[in-house]
Amino acid sequence: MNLNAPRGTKDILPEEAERRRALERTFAEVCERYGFGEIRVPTFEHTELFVRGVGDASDIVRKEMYTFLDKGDRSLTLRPEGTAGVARAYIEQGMSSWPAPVKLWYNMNMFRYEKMQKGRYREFWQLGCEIFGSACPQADAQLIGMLVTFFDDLGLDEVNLEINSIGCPACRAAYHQALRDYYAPKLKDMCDDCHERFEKNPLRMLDCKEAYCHSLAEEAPAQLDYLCDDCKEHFDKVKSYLSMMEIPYNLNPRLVRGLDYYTRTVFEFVSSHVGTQGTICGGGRYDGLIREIGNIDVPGVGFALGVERLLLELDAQGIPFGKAARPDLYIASFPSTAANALDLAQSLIRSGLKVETDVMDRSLKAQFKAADRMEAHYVLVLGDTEVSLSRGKLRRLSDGSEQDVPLTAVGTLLHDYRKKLASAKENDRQSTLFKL
RNA sequence: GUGGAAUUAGCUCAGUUGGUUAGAGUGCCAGGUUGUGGCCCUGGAGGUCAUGGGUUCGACUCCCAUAUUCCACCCCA
Repeated sequence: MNLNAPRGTKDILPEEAERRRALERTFAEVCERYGFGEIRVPTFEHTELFVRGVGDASDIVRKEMYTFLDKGDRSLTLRPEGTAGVARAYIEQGMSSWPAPVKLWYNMNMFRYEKMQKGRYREFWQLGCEIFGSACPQADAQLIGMLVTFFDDLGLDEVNLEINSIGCPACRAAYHQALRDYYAPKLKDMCDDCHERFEKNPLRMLDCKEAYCHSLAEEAPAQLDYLCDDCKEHFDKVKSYLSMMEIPYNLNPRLVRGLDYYTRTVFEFVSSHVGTQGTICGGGRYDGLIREIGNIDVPGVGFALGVERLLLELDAQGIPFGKAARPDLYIASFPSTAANALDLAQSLIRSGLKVETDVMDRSLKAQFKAADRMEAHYVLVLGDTEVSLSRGKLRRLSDGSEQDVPLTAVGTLLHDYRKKLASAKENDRQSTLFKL
């Protein structure tokens, strides 16, 4: 029997799970501050939704979907991204009649059949946001501002924002024509993929990596020169709002998106640490998506963050994040007092403390080692004497100091110690803020 | 999907041109005070050498297939 997890999937063990939870908590909290509500949609949808929504020209739909027939012969697909499902829910649940704009966030796993690489998995998680109902550039800019806040709250640095506008269907048609005019005479020397791109989506020829094709991109007409007046105005406003919020960005005319639904603003946050899969976050506007899958015109803009890539980036930058709390107390006992230890731990834990105790009849020495390893703040040795006197020595592991206390006072004492540590930490935080 | 590299103890890795019983560090467990952690010392557990075939008197070592991972391309988060 093959005991490996399937290619591209992995087990998430307590240490990483802890980090993920902290990350997700921070994200949820930032979303809340910006007025977003959480949405959860099904793990699989009708295949048709992704074909129409993501686009049948995209690589995701053409070769990366986990599609299967269920027992009722329905073609279903594990979601390869979040926006199509959320848009479907928006339509199905009649959110167009909610007060606009509708602002949603999600935390969902995605599935794509891709060849494995660092930061690229077959099951991976995305944190994302969508704003439905606003065609205004403020919405684009606020989403980006929100990401900057999120990265800031994480303590993350050195991720660069790249933006571009890929226009609307009207100006894109003009641009595609300009690209075809430019490439047509040179096409015979270009690679096979580019021949296909020439027909289906000449935009993609711009980031071909073949030496010759790549060299041609330099001189190719730029999308930005072909934006219609409305798109140009929209993009100019996005840029000016970013400047006003003092959010630095690189204008990248080569930036295109792999999903067909994007229009106008597209952006990425890119890391230099994660390797080739350096895009931590990608997003943009998708004014045509809702019309494509529903029958109403609703503009939208959103982004998706790769959780695994974010974790890699946090590691690379050495940012301590989401470590499990240290136990307030370790109760060491002997076989004759194990039940008393269990009972004391039970009531202290119920009072809100984190308390560990031995459940293996181990030697006192081994129990101390365990307490030390898990970095418990205090150890209480509970032997026959302590039980009969209802008093014990509370030993602080950091300096070995001991104090003799009634067992009934231990809870209060530890709660006080906890408060003291918390306020010291808060003072610390305040003083660093003050320095800045 | 194309090309390349790797896989030996829980983890990080040695392992000679194919030759007895496959090693180290670290981690884990125990002992070194019969009621006290960190340092140190001693001992122990833990490996079907990724899996399945093949070559050979003999394979961790050579060959093939499969699985998984990594790198480049591709793609994207």
